[in-house]
Amino acid sequence: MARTETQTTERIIAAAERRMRDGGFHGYSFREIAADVGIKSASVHHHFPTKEDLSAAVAEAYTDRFMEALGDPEDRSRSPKDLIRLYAELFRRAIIEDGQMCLCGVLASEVAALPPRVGAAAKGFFERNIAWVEAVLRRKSARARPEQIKLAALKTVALLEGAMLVSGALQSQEVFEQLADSLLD
Amino acid sequence: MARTETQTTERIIAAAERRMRDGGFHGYSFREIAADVGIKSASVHHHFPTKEDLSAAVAEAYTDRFMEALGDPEDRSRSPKDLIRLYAELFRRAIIEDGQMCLCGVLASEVAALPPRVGAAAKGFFERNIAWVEAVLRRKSARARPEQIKLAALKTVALLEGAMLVSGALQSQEVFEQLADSLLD
DNA sequence: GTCTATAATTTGATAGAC
DNA sequence: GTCTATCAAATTATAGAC
Repeated sequence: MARTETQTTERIIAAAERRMRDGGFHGYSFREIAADVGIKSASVHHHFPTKEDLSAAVAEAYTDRFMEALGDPEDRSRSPKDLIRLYAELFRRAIIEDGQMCLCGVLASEVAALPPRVGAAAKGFFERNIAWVEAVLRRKSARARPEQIKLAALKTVALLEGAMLVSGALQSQEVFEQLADSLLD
Repeated sequence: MARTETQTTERIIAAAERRMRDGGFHGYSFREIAADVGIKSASVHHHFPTKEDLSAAVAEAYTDRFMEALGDPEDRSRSPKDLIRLYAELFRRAIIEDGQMCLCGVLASEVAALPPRVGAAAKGFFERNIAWVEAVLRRKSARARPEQIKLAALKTVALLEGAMLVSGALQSQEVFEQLADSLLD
Protein backbone atom coordinates (compact mmCIF):
# COMPACT_ATOMS: atom_id res chain seq x y z
CA MET A 1 0.00 0.00 0.00
CA ALA A 2 1.41 3.31 -1.12
CA ARG A 3 1.83 6.11 1.32
CA THR A 4 -0.98 8.63 1.07
CA GLU A 5 -0.43 12.34 0.57
CA THR A 6 -1.56 13.07 4.09
CA GLN A 7 0.95 10.73 5.66
CA THR A 8 3.85 12.30 3.78
CA THR A 9 2.61 15.77 4.69
CA GLU A 10 2.58 14.77 8.33
CA ARG A 11 6.04 13.26 8.13
CA ILE A 12 7.34 16.47 6.58
CA ILE A 13 5.77 18.52 9.36
CA ALA A 14 7.22 16.22 12.01
CA ALA A 15 10.71 16.42 10.52
CA ALA A 16 10.51 20.19 10.14
CA GLU A 17 9.35 20.59 13.72
CA ARG A 18 12.35 18.64 14.97
CA ARG A 19 14.76 20.73 12.93
CA MET A 20 13.11 24.04 13.80
CA ARG A 21 13.09 23.32 17.51
CA ASP A 22 16.87 23.00 17.31
CA GLY A 23 17.82 25.78 14.93
CA GLY A 24 14.76 27.90 14.29
CA PHE A 25 13.42 29.12 10.96
CA HIS A 26 16.84 30.02 9.58
CA GLY A 27 18.40 26.85 10.94
CA TYR A 28 16.86 24.28 8.62
CA SER A 29 16.58 23.64 4.89
CA PHE A 30 14.20 21.88 2.54
CA ARG A 31 16.96 19.46 1.58
CA GLU A 32 17.47 18.40 5.20
CA ILE A 33 13.74 17.79 5.64
CA ALA A 34 13.64 15.84 2.38
CA ALA A 35 16.53 13.63 3.54
CA ASP A 36 14.85 13.06 6.91
CA VAL A 37 11.63 11.92 5.22
CA GLY A 38 13.36 10.00 2.46
CA ILE A 39 12.24 12.05 -0.53
CA LYS A 40 13.67 14.88 -2.65
CA SER A 41 13.41 18.57 -1.87
CA ALA A 42 11.25 19.15 -4.97
CA SER A 43 8.69 16.80 -3.41
CA VAL A 44 8.68 18.83 -0.21
CA HIS A 45 7.88 21.90 -2.30
CA HIS A 46 4.93 19.99 -3.77
CA HIS A 47 3.40 19.75 -0.29
CA PHE A 48 4.51 23.18 0.91
CA PRO A 49 5.35 25.62 -1.90
CA THR A 50 7.50 27.94 0.23
CA LYS A 51 9.46 27.79 3.45
CA GLU A 52 7.02 30.27 4.94
CA ASP A 53 4.16 27.87 4.12
CA LEU A 54 5.89 24.91 5.74
CA SER A 55 7.10 26.80 8.80
CA ALA A 56 3.70 28.36 9.48
CA ALA A 57 2.02 24.96 9.09
CA VAL A 58 4.49 23.45 11.55
CA ALA A 59 3.85 26.19 14.11
CA GLU A 60 0.08 25.85 13.73
CA ALA A 61 0.15 22.07 14.06
CA TYR A 62 2.40 22.41 17.11
CA THR A 63 0.01 24.87 18.71
CA ASP A 64 -3.05 22.74 17.97
CA ARG A 65 -1.41 19.65 19.44
CA PHE A 66 -0.33 21.62 22.50
CA MET A 67 -3.80 23.05 23.12
CA GLU A 68 -5.41 19.68 22.56
CA ALA A 69 -3.12 18.15 25.19
CA LEU A 70 -4.16 20.90 27.59
CA GLY A 71 -7.85 20.24 27.12
CA ASP A 72 -10.67 22.31 28.52
CA PRO A 73 -9.59 24.77 31.25
CA GLU A 74 -13.17 24.69 32.57
CA ASP A 75 -13.14 20.92 32.99
CA ARG A 76 -14.75 20.49 36.41
CA SER A 77 -13.21 17.06 36.97
CA ARG A 78 -9.79 18.69 37.28
CA SER A 79 -8.72 21.17 39.90
CA PRO A 80 -7.01 24.41 38.84
CA LYS A 81 -3.89 23.24 40.59
CA ASP A 82 -3.87 19.99 38.61
CA LEU A 83 -4.34 21.92 35.39
CA ILE A 84 -1.37 24.18 36.13
CA ARG A 85 0.60 21.05 36.96
CA LEU A 86 -0.44 19.65 33.58
CA TYR A 87 0.62 22.88 31.87
CA ALA A 88 4.10 22.74 33.40
CA GLU A 89 4.28 19.03 32.61
CA LEU A 90 3.84 19.71 28.88
CA PHE A 91 6.86 22.00 28.92
CA ARG A 92 8.78 19.50 30.99
CA ARG A 93 8.14 16.76 28.45
CA ALA A 94 9.31 19.01 25.63
CA ILE A 95 12.68 19.71 27.17
CA ILE A 96 13.28 16.54 29.22
CA GLU A 97 11.83 13.84 26.96
CA ASP A 98 12.33 15.44 23.55
CA GLY A 99 15.46 17.25 24.66
CA GLN A 100 14.29 20.22 22.62
CA MET A 101 13.06 23.76 23.08
CA CYS A 102 9.48 24.91 22.69
CA LEU A 103 9.03 25.50 18.95
CA CYS A 104 7.24 28.79 19.42
CA GLY A 105 9.78 29.94 21.98
CA VAL A 106 12.49 29.48 19.39
CA LEU A 107 10.40 31.31 16.79
CA ALA A 108 9.58 34.11 19.23
CA SER A 109 13.27 34.74 19.79
CA GLU A 110 13.81 35.37 16.07
CA VAL A 111 10.45 37.01 15.42
CA ALA A 112 12.03 40.16 13.97
CA ALA A 113 13.52 38.09 11.16
CA LEU A 114 10.55 35.85 10.37
CA PRO A 115 8.18 35.88 7.38
CA PRO A 116 4.86 37.43 8.46
CA ARG A 117 2.77 34.28 8.66
CA VAL A 118 5.38 32.45 10.73
CA GLY A 119 5.55 35.32 13.22
CA ALA A 120 1.77 35.39 13.35
CA ALA A 121 1.65 31.66 14.09
CA ALA A 122 4.10 32.08 16.97
CA LYS A 123 2.01 34.94 18.29
CA GLY A 124 -1.08 32.74 18.15
CA PHE A 125 0.62 30.10 20.29
CA PHE A 126 1.21 32.59 23.08
CA GLU A 127 -2.23 34.16 22.84
CA ARG A 128 -3.90 30.77 23.18
CA ASN A 129 -1.53 29.70 25.96
CA ILE A 130 -2.16 32.83 27.99
CA ALA A 131 -5.91 32.62 27.49
CA TRP A 132 -5.90 29.01 28.70
CA VAL A 133 -3.87 29.75 31.83
CA GLU A 134 -6.05 32.80 32.51
CA ALA A 135 -9.17 30.64 32.38
CA VAL A 136 -7.64 28.21 34.86
CA LEU A 137 -6.53 30.93 37.25
CA ARG A 138 -9.91 32.60 37.07
CA ARG A 139 -11.40 29.41 38.49
CA LYS A 140 -8.77 29.29 41.21
CA SER A 141 -9.21 32.91 42.31
CA ALA A 142 -12.67 33.85 41.19
CA ARG A 143 -12.61 37.14 43.06
CA ALA A 144 -9.25 38.44 41.91
CA ARG A 145 -9.17 41.43 39.61
CA PRO A 146 -8.98 40.53 35.88
CA GLU A 147 -5.68 42.41 35.49
CA GLN A 148 -4.18 40.38 38.30
CA ILE A 149 -5.30 37.13 36.73
CA LYS A 150 -3.89 38.24 33.43
CA LEU A 151 -0.56 39.13 34.98
CA ALA A 152 -0.36 35.83 36.83
CA ALA A 153 -1.03 33.99 33.56
CA LEU A 154 1.68 35.97 31.80
CA LYS A 155 4.10 35.14 34.59
CA THR A 156 3.32 31.46 34.32
CA VAL A 157 3.98 31.34 30.58
CA ALA A 158 7.02 33.61 30.71
CA LEU A 159 8.63 31.69 33.55
CA LEU A 160 8.29 28.35 31.77
CA GLU A 161 9.59 29.71 28.47
CA GLY A 162 12.45 31.40 30.28
CA ALA A 163 13.15 28.22 32.21
CA MET A 164 13.53 26.30 28.96
CA LEU A 165 15.88 28.95 27.62
CA VAL A 166 18.09 29.11 30.68
CA SER A 167 18.22 25.37 31.26
CA GLY A 168 19.02 24.86 27.59
CA ALA A 169 21.89 27.32 27.71
CA LEU A 170 23.23 25.81 30.93
CA GLN A 171 22.62 22.29 29.63
CA SER A 172 20.99 21.49 32.95
CA GLN A 173 17.65 19.73 33.03
CA GLU A 174 17.68 20.12 36.79
CA VAL A 175 17.46 23.88 36.39
CA PHE A 176 14.25 23.43 34.47
CA GLU A 177 12.81 21.00 37.00
CA GLN A 178 13.47 23.36 39.88
CA LEU A 179 11.90 26.33 38.11
CA ALA A 180 8.88 24.33 37.02
CA ASP A 181 8.39 22.97 40.54
CA SER A 182 8.55 26.48 41.99
CA LEU A 183 5.49 27.29 39.90
CA LEU A 184 3.34 24.80 41.75
CA ASP A 185 3.63 26.39 45.20
CA MET B 1 43.18 60.04 9.91
CA ALA B 2 42.58 56.48 8.83
CA ARG B 3 40.32 54.24 10.80
CA THR B 4 42.31 51.99 13.10
CA GLU B 5 41.91 48.24 13.17
CA THR B 6 40.29 48.35 16.55
CA GLN B 7 37.57 50.74 15.47
CA THR B 8 36.63 48.57 12.52
CA THR B 9 36.62 45.49 14.71
CA GLU B 10 34.24 47.22 17.08
CA ARG B 11 31.99 48.36 14.27
CA ILE B 12 31.83 44.80 12.98
CA ILE B 13 30.92 43.51 16.42
CA ALA B 14 28.24 46.17 16.82
CA ALA B 15 26.70 45.39 13.44
CA ALA B 16 26.79 41.66 14.08
CA GLU B 17 25.17 42.10 17.47
CA ARG B 18 22.28 44.01 15.92
CA ARG B 19 21.75 41.35 13.26
CA MET B 20 22.09 38.44 15.67
CA ARG B 21 19.64 39.91 18.14
CA ASP B 22 17.03 39.87 15.36
CA GLY B 23 17.75 36.60 13.61
CA GLY B 24 20.24 34.63 15.68
CA PHE B 25 23.38 32.87 14.51
CA HIS B 26 21.76 31.44 11.38
CA GLY B 27 19.96 34.67 10.63
CA TYR B 28 22.85 36.83 9.54
CA SER B 29 25.66 36.71 6.98
CA PHE B 30 29.13 38.15 6.58
CA ARG B 31 27.97 40.08 3.54
CA GLU B 32 25.23 41.82 5.52
CA ILE B 33 27.70 42.80 8.22
CA ALA B 34 30.15 44.03 5.60
CA ALA B 35 27.45 46.17 3.99
CA ASP B 36 26.42 47.58 7.38
CA VAL B 37 29.99 48.59 8.16
CA GLY B 38 30.78 49.77 4.63
CA ILE B 39 33.48 47.25 3.73
CA LYS B 40 33.64 43.94 1.86
CA SER B 41 33.01 40.52 3.35
CA ALA B 42 36.63 39.50 2.77
CA SER B 43 37.62 42.32 5.10
CA VAL B 44 35.30 41.00 7.78
CA HIS B 45 37.07 37.66 7.50
CA HIS B 46 40.35 39.46 8.09
CA HIS B 47 39.11 40.54 11.52
CA PHE B 48 37.20 37.34 12.31
CA PRO B 49 38.30 34.31 10.27
CA THR B 50 35.09 32.33 10.77
CA LYS B 51 31.48 32.95 11.65
CA GLU B 52 32.04 31.05 14.87
CA ASP B 53 34.87 33.46 15.77
CA LEU B 54 32.77 36.53 15.12
CA SER B 55 29.65 35.22 16.82
CA ALA B 56 31.52 34.11 19.93
CA ALA B 57 33.29 37.48 20.11
CA VAL B 58 29.94 39.26 19.85
CA ALA B 59 28.45 37.16 22.64
CA GLU B 60 31.46 37.72 24.88
CA ALA B 61 31.50 41.48 24.28
CA TYR B 62 27.77 41.58 24.95
CA THR B 63 28.21 39.72 28.22
CA ASP B 64 31.12 41.90 29.34
CA ARG B 65 29.18 45.07 28.62
CA PHE B 66 26.15 43.70 30.44
CA MET B 67 28.13 42.71 33.52
CA GLU B 68 29.95 46.03 33.54
CA ALA B 69 26.64 47.87 33.52
CA LEU B 70 25.52 45.76 36.48
CA GLY B 71 28.58 46.62 38.52
CA ASP B 72 29.51 45.13 41.85
CA PRO B 73 26.66 43.20 43.54
CA GLU B 74 28.36 43.84 46.89
CA ASP B 75 28.37 47.62 46.38
CA ARG B 76 27.25 48.88 49.79
CA SER B 77 26.04 52.20 48.41
CA ARG B 78 23.20 50.41 46.66
CA SER B 79 20.44 48.42 48.28
CA PRO B 80 19.66 44.92 47.03
CA LYS B 81 16.28 46.16 45.89
CA ASP B 82 17.90 48.91 43.82
CA LEU B 83 20.26 46.40 42.27
CA ILE B 84 17.41 44.10 41.24
CA ARG B 85 15.68 47.16 39.84
CA LEU B 86 18.85 47.90 37.87
CA TYR B 87 18.97 44.32 36.63
CA ALA B 88 15.41 44.49 35.31
CA GLU B 89 16.14 47.92 33.87
CA LEU B 90 18.92 46.53 31.68
CA PHE B 91 16.52 44.05 30.12
CA ARG B 92 13.91 46.75 29.75
CA ARG B 93 16.32 48.96 27.84
CA ALA B 94 17.22 46.09 25.52
CA ILE B 95 13.66 45.44 24.45
CA ILE B 96 12.09 48.89 24.83
CA GLU B 97 14.89 51.19 23.67
CA ASP B 98 16.73 48.90 21.27
CA GLY B 99 13.54 47.10 20.28
CA GLN B 100 15.53 43.88 20.27
CA MET B 101 15.84 40.62 22.17
CA CYS B 102 18.62 39.72 24.57
CA LEU B 103 21.43 38.40 22.37
CA CYS B 104 22.15 35.43 24.60
CA GLY B 105 18.45 34.63 24.90
CA VAL B 106 18.29 34.32 21.14
CA LEU B 107 21.42 32.18 21.11
CA ALA B 108 20.13 30.02 23.96
CA SER B 109 17.02 29.21 21.97
CA GLU B 110 19.09 27.78 19.12
CA VAL B 111 21.85 26.33 21.29
CA ALA B 112 21.43 22.83 19.84
CA ALA B 113 22.44 24.15 16.42
CA LEU B 114 25.32 26.42 17.44
CA PRO B 115 29.07 25.97 16.95
CA PRO B 116 30.62 24.96 20.30
CA ARG B 117 32.26 28.24 21.22
CA VAL B 118 29.11 30.23 20.51
CA GLY B 119 27.06 27.95 22.72
CA ALA B 120 29.71 28.21 25.42
CA ALA B 121 29.60 32.01 25.24
CA ALA B 122 25.83 31.99 25.69
CA LYS B 123 26.21 29.63 28.63
CA GLY B 124 28.74 32.02 30.17
CA PHE B 125 26.27 34.88 29.99
CA PHE B 126 23.74 32.99 32.06
CA GLU B 127 26.26 31.70 34.56
CA ARG B 128 27.53 35.21 35.24
CA ASN B 129 24.00 36.64 35.36
CA ILE B 130 22.82 34.05 37.85
CA ALA B 131 25.90 34.47 40.03
CA TRP B 132 25.38 38.23 40.12
CA VAL B 133 21.71 37.98 41.08
CA GLU B 134 22.57 35.34 43.68
CA ALA B 135 25.11 37.68 45.26
CA VAL B 136 22.51 40.43 45.46
CA LEU B 137 19.83 38.18 46.94
CA ARG B 138 22.29 36.81 49.47
CA ARG B 139 22.67 40.32 50.83
CA LYS B 140 18.93 40.78 50.90
CA SER B 141 18.18 37.52 52.71
CA ALA B 142 21.39 36.66 54.49
CA ARG B 143 19.80 33.84 56.45
CA ALA B 144 18.04 32.05 53.63
CA ARG B 145 19.29 28.65 52.55
CA PRO B 146 21.74 28.74 49.63
CA GLU B 147 19.47 26.56 47.49
CA GLN B 148 16.64 29.00 48.01
CA ILE B 149 18.80 31.94 47.01
CA LYS B 150 19.94 30.04 43.95
CA LEU B 151 16.37 29.22 42.96
CA ALA B 152 15.25 32.81 43.44
CA ALA B 153 18.12 33.98 41.23
CA LEU B 154 17.19 31.46 38.54
CA LYS B 155 13.59 32.65 38.68
CA THR B 156 14.65 36.26 38.25
CA VAL B 157 16.72 35.53 35.18
CA ALA B 158 14.23 33.09 33.66
CA LEU B 159 11.28 35.42 34.16
CA LEU B 160 13.02 38.34 32.45
CA GLU B 161 14.21 36.23 29.53
CA GLY B 162 10.75 34.71 29.20
CA ALA B 163 9.19 38.16 29.42
CA MET B 164 11.29 39.31 26.48
CA LEU B 165 10.29 36.26 24.49
CA VAL B 166 6.56 36.57 25.16
CA SER B 167 6.40 40.32 24.71
CA GLY B 168 8.35 39.98 21.47
CA ALA B 169 5.98 37.37 20.12
CA LEU B 170 2.93 39.40 21.15
CA GLN B 171 4.55 42.61 19.93
CA SER B 172 3.55 44.22 23.19
CA GLN B 173 6.07 46.23 25.17
CA GLU B 174 3.44 46.62 27.87
CA VAL B 175 3.56 42.90 28.53
CA PHE B 176 7.25 43.20 29.28
CA GLU B 177 6.78 46.21 31.52
CA GLN B 178 4.14 44.44 33.58
CA LEU B 179 6.24 41.32 34.02
CA ALA B 180 9.35 43.31 34.91
CA ASP B 181 7.40 45.39 37.43
CA SER B 182 6.02 42.25 39.05
CA LEU B 183 9.59 41.27 39.86
CA LEU B 184 10.10 44.28 42.11
CA ASP B 185 7.41 43.41 44.64
C1' DG C 1 43.63 46.56 6.26
C1' DT C 2 40.99 46.49 2.28
C1' DC C 3 40.20 45.16 -2.13
C1' DT C 4 38.92 41.96 -6.47
C1' DA C 5 38.14 37.57 -7.81
C1' DT C 6 36.78 33.20 -7.13
C1' DA C 7 36.23 28.58 -5.23
C1' DA C 8 33.07 25.25 -3.34
C1' DT C 9 28.83 24.52 -1.37
C1' DT C 10 24.13 25.33 -0.13
C1' DT C 11 19.92 27.57 -0.53
C1' DG C 12 14.80 28.29 -2.04
C1' DA C 13 12.35 27.47 -5.83
C1' DT C 14 10.67 25.90 -10.73
C1' DA C 15 9.93 23.04 -15.15
C1' DG C 16 8.61 19.10 -16.93
C1' DA C 17 8.85 13.83 -17.40
C1' DC C 18 6.77 9.72 -15.42
C1' DG D 1 3.15 12.48 -5.81
C1' DT D 2 7.79 11.87 -6.80
C1' DC D 3 11.47 12.27 -9.62
C1' DT D 4 15.69 14.49 -12.46
C1' DA D 5 17.57 18.51 -13.81
C1' DT D 6 18.35 22.99 -13.30
C1' DC D 7 18.38 27.98 -12.12
C1' DA D 8 19.65 32.08 -9.80
C1' DA D 9 21.14 33.64 -5.76
C1' DA D 10 23.44 33.43 -1.42
C1' DT D 11 26.64 31.33 1.65
C1' DT D 12 31.38 30.70 4.14
C1' DA D 13 35.81 31.05 3.12
C1' DT D 14 40.47 31.72 0.65
C1' DA D 15 44.27 33.63 -2.56
C1' DG D 16 46.72 37.24 -3.80
C1' DA D 17 47.23 42.23 -5.47
C1' DC D 18 47.66 46.89 -3.61
